[in-house]
Amino acid sequence: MVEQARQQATPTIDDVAALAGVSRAVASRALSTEKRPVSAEKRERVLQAAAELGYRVNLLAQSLTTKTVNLIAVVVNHIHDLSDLDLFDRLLAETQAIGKQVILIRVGSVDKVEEFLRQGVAYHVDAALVFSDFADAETVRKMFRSDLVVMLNGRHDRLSPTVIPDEAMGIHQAVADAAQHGVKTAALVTGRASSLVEQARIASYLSAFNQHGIELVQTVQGDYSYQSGHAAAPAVVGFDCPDAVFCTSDAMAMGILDVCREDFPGNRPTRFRLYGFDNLSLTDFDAYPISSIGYDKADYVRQMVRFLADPTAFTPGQPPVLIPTRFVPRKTS
Amino acid sequence: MVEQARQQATPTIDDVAALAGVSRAVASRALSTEKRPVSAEKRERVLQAAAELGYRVNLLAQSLTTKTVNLIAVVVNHIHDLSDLDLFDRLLAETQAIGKQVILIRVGSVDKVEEFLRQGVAYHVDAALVFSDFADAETVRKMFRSDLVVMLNGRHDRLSPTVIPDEAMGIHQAVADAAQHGVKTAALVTGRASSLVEQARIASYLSAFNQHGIELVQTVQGDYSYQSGHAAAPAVVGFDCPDAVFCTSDAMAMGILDVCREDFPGNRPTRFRLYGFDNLSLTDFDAYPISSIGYDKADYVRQMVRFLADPTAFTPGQPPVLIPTRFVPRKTS
DNA sequence: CTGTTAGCGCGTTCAA
DNA sequence: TTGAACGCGCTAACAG
Repeated sequence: MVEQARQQATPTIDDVAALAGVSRAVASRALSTEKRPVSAEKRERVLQAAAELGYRVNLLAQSLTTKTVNLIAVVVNHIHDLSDLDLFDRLLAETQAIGKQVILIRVGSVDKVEEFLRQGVAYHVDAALVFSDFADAETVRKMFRSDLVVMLNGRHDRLSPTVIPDEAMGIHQAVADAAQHGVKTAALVTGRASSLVEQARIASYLSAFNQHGIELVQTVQGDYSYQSGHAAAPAVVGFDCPDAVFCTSDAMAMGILDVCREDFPGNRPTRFRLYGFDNLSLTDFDAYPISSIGYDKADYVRQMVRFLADPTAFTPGQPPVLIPTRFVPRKTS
Repeated sequence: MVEQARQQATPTIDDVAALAGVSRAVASRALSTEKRPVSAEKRERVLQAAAELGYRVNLLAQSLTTKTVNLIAVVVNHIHDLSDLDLFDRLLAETQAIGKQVILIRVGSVDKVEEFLRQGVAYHVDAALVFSDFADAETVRKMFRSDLVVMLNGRHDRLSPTVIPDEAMGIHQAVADAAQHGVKTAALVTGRASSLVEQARIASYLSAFNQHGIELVQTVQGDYSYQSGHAAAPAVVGFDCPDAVFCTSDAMAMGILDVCREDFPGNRPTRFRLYGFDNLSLTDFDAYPISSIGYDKADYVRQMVRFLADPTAFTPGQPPVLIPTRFVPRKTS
């Protein structure tokens, strides 16, 4: 009766060992993926017993002794930006390819970070990937009890590795393209200025404008969204239309394009040239042939996953890994 | 020295108890969110000690005894469909709101399911939400050692709860709209027919066509993507253009719209009317004002999370929870 | 190569 | 209200 009850519940390694007629340790070794000394005959018996019982190792219990859970925390603000689609699917695939699973943590707001910290609503994961700009490296290390936090939000310190797109490259290429086409004046449509990444992006545009003798005649702040681009359009290209409009996201450029579609007959610019940022796959859609700035997402993901796969790949103080960006001309420029 | 070493490592509840000068049991109770008998004075000391040490409970170790990890597995094929964006962010937020975190598992292919099953690359989670159509209810229950698997792919059985959009409703509304506008002939652009959800969707269209005396003159199979809509367009509206084209995804409708944009001057249909499915937020963009069929995503998510929050909400054999869908007219119809 | 034993960090008896 | 002791499922270390 008691035995029956045990069978009903999820079988443990003890059950397997008992059925195979060996000790628990032998069963453990036989079941291990690594090569451990077990006689071929007993290994066979154990595997047989495990299959019979439908045994599945309890990774949580296992992690208690091995000190590694094969769990990666991915911290994001949210995932409703169009650019997220191109990224997270790859990230998931690559992470799983090295035998780890992803806990996706949505932070949403600064308050949420502090709440998570306070309540300890965070697992002791092996590593964390931080996209959200609401947390700095030290906070995240504390939050997850892990020294391996890859910062993708610009808020890294010398103790944490980071991978960042070298946006200056692509931005300079884009601005050079504009200059080559005779652009003299430009407007800039930005995202939230509180983000370090965004600040650096803006600085790159300013530097490039300066270098090519382009005058920045207007700056409008949006929030990366289509709607904010839509809303900004009248102010940007209304009264005194600049030769070119640069947006720090493709979605904002899409909003502007939709408001000014009559300025792009056959998708060719007349009044002004339009440049986006992100190189969304959406810009391959006929309706939004927006010249953009992009980088190899696969490479980006591969670099950060490399840190997860091999923690020794990072040594404190190491400079950021840079991913080259490039200008991708389409019809709007 | 040994003590120092312990301090350096992540502190355990034993360290807290020692510092507070109480037993581990008392520390455990004082730290518990639930009301447990502890003298006010000792509780204070424990909390103080915990703060001092920066103690954070190890949720994984905790789960070993409590048998609940507050971890939910979300199983998907992949996340690069546009419709995913509208869904997963909500799902994350709602799941976290009930104090649980999400492990996002990307299956990618049928082979992958079997590999996961074989290798046991899955934690003993509290529950699973299955969107991927590569797995059935029993497989998933086995995979996660959990009886609580909410099936969203149509492959549920009487032991697992399910929430499904009542697509027939919206489809009939859309077809009725077409009939009202004098549509006599229609083409249908579908997704992968191997999906149960898709099969039901197609059946609903056929039934609605029949009911309204609309003749189905052509069926083309796509894969839900923009590209497949783009590719299908010539065949669908080329030689013998039907009065209306119904697509089982908005993305495919977008592809067709882009090929046939000259047929929609001012976004108004001339040669044929166009209907999508999903009610993507993208259809609010000016360039893609596609009449669609949608449902309240917030409600959808709320219903499935309800099963997670309260496992007793489901009793075996209970019928699926239905989410009403409705026709959302835009300019293309 | 094998079996015994001692933890991993925690919650929960149960007797005091 | 307290604390000692036990067990959760597993692996590592050790002795055989």
